[in-house]
Amino acid sequence: MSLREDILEVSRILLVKDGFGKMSMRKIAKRAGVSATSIYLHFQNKDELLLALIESSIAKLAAALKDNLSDSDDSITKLEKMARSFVDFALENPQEYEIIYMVRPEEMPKFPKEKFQQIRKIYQMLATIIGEGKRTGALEVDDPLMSAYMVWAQLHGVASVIISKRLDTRIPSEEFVSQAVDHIIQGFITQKTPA
Amino acid sequence: MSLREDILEVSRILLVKDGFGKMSMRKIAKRAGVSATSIYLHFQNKDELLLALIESSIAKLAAALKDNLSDSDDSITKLEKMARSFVDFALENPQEYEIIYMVRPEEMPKFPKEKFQQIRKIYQMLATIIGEGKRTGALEVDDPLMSAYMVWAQLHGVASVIISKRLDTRIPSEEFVSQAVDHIIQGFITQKTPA
Amino acid sequence: MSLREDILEVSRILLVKDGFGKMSMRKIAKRAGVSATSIYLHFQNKDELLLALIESSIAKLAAALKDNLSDSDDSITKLEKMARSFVDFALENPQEYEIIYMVRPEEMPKFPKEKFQQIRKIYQMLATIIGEGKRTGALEVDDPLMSAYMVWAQLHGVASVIISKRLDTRIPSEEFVSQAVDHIIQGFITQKTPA
Amino acid sequence: MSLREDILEVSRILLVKDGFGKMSMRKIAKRAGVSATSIYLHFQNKDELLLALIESSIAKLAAALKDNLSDSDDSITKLEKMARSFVDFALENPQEYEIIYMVRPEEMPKFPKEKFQQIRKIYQMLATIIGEGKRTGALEVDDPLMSAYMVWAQLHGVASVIISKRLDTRIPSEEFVSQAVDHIIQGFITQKTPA
DNA sequence: TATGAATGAGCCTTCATTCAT
DNA sequence: TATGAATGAAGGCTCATTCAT
Repeated sequence: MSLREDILEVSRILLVKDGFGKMSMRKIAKRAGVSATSIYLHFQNKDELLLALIESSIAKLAAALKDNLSDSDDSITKLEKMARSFVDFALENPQEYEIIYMVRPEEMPKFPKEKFQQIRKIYQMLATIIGEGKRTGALEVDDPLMSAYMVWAQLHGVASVIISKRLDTRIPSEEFVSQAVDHIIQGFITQKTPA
Repeated sequence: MSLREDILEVSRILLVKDGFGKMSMRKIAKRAGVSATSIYLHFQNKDELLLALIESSIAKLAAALKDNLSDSDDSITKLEKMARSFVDFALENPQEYEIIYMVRPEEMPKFPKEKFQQIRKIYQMLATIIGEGKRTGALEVDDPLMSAYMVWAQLHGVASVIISKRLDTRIPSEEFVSQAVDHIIQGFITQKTPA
Repeated sequence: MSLREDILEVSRILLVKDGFGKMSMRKIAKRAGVSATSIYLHFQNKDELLLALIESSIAKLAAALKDNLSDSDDSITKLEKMARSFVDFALENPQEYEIIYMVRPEEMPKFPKEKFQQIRKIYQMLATIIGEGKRTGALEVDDPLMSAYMVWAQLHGVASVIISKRLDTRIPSEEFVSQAVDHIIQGFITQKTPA
Repeated sequence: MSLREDILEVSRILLVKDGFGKMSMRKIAKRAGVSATSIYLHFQNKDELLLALIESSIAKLAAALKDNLSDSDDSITKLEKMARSFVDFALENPQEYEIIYMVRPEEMPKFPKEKFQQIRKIYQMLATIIGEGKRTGALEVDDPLMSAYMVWAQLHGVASVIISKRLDTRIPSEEFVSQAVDHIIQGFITQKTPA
């Protein structure tokens, strides 16, 4: 594996462990077993390193979501799969997930907005699926884009609460996730009138 | 207005702006128009200052939630009011909200856990209300505590997304909040079987 | 007891515990249970406080030495008593002793030399006694002043080694002191020619 | 000459001048003509710098003592040489000597005791020589270890008094040292019975 | 591609001291 | 006689970054 990858990997860990402000080039270098100077051969400066980190995390998340989709699925299945994939990704890759959502746009004005907002493509995917469901009548929504954001916001809340260890210890997190995801999706499914 | 309050206010702003690691005593002092030393006349050290910040934010949130409750309300109304109050508080006091929920526990390991988790009382309030609704049959839930956390997690997602400015600019946030809160609560209300 | 005395007492302890450089007015104030400002009502500044400390320690040592002397004693007895008193004082009042000898003249050029060197009177006392012994033939010395300094230097070495805990733990310090003091004094007593 | 050596040299001077507590990294840096940060490239922190200082001083003293010894000398000569070397070292290298003996153990509690007490080997050397003299009958001592410490304590007193400039200005220090060292050693030499 | 040496800026904190009360 | 509030200076130390090699 290239040194560049090593640095990114170590940075990921330290960013999540120490937080944005305290992640230090020196510590990264030490952990990666190289001199601090060497990092600058691969990244212009700390901001660039962070940017690379965020980009790679976003790419990984996008890939995970796409991988679990199958064109043959109907809209509801697609939506369920995507919701589940999203939360699963968050819980299985908490570092990447935090990197994406922990750092807020206005915190780092140096970052090119267009790169940072690449994440929006994900919500578009969601909106597209919901739009499909609306057309076929499977989903009962008004504005697909708004619904997409609603789904995402609620999923994000569920994932965040677990990742940041704010869930009561008496609650089994797996059960919590299952119920919550079901609940979120169900709200958009057309109520079948009982015969 | 006392210097102590001034310092707290400035700190609140800087904590949210710069994050935990980069909020500096010197910057706080400069903004408050006093010497850095003076801060130490009111707070033992940086950690104590932060603790005071968090405690006051939690107290403010708890007060806001309680204020909007009326004993005469039925369970559903109580739940709706509380949900709405929660999101409103977050949007009207984004700094306080961020201090409570966006400063990650790992970033401040020295904090006495019991104080930090005082926030859990809020979820208990929620659980109590939901428990009431379950007893009267108004709400269809299994475990009130888990449901309380589900409600909260989703509300938190909605609030977070707006506060951190991740909502698509094409979506009007008020409408978004209304729909989302309704949607979240509705999921727990007993489905009336059509006659 | 007056506050002035309280402050001096606390200072003595802290001076010896923390060393000259780290003894702080604030710590003194806190330990004495007064505000830091109050110290300045009794002492102009830190240097003055230190000076008072040294003066009182010197006075205490001088008193201890004089107390144990009796005019009726012969020179040798006087010398022995004084030597013994000196070491005993050092071991029983290590704080005062350290205060006197730990702080070297050139370390604190602000101190009025004449006050600081008041301690020299003690060596004069010693020299006088030795001079007496020389006159009566009891002591075999060349220059009483030099001998006085020799006696004192060696006693000081013995005391210092014990106070600074540099004596090997296998050596019982009482026995060590006894033998050393004897040895030092004996060297000045006229050798009796065997008949 | 390496920067490391420069720093050590400057530190030695400042340690002796200002004492442990007031010797500051910044002052050292300024005197050495480098930035304060640079010191940390050569020493982990202030304690490590001090440790290096002490270790080098002890090594220098040990070397000086060994250098002046010759295996062919008899016990008394060895003892005399060693005593003389000890005082000479102290007077010729007052900084190193002070670093070893005037920085009190309590002032630096973090130091690994085993390193700090390496100095004890020196007293062992002394004890070994005295033990030899006891076996051959040249020296009249009871416990060689205790005698070694007595010799050392007294030599230390003599050296200390001169280094800390407490000797009366009327006394020529060379003569003082000569007489004192003679006196100290003589006390241990077997008294020859006059014919 | 890699690094050791170097640095200015900044960090949190403690200090001795002053001033108004 | 006593104090709380305030401060400039200094403390040890870490940081991101540069430069010569």
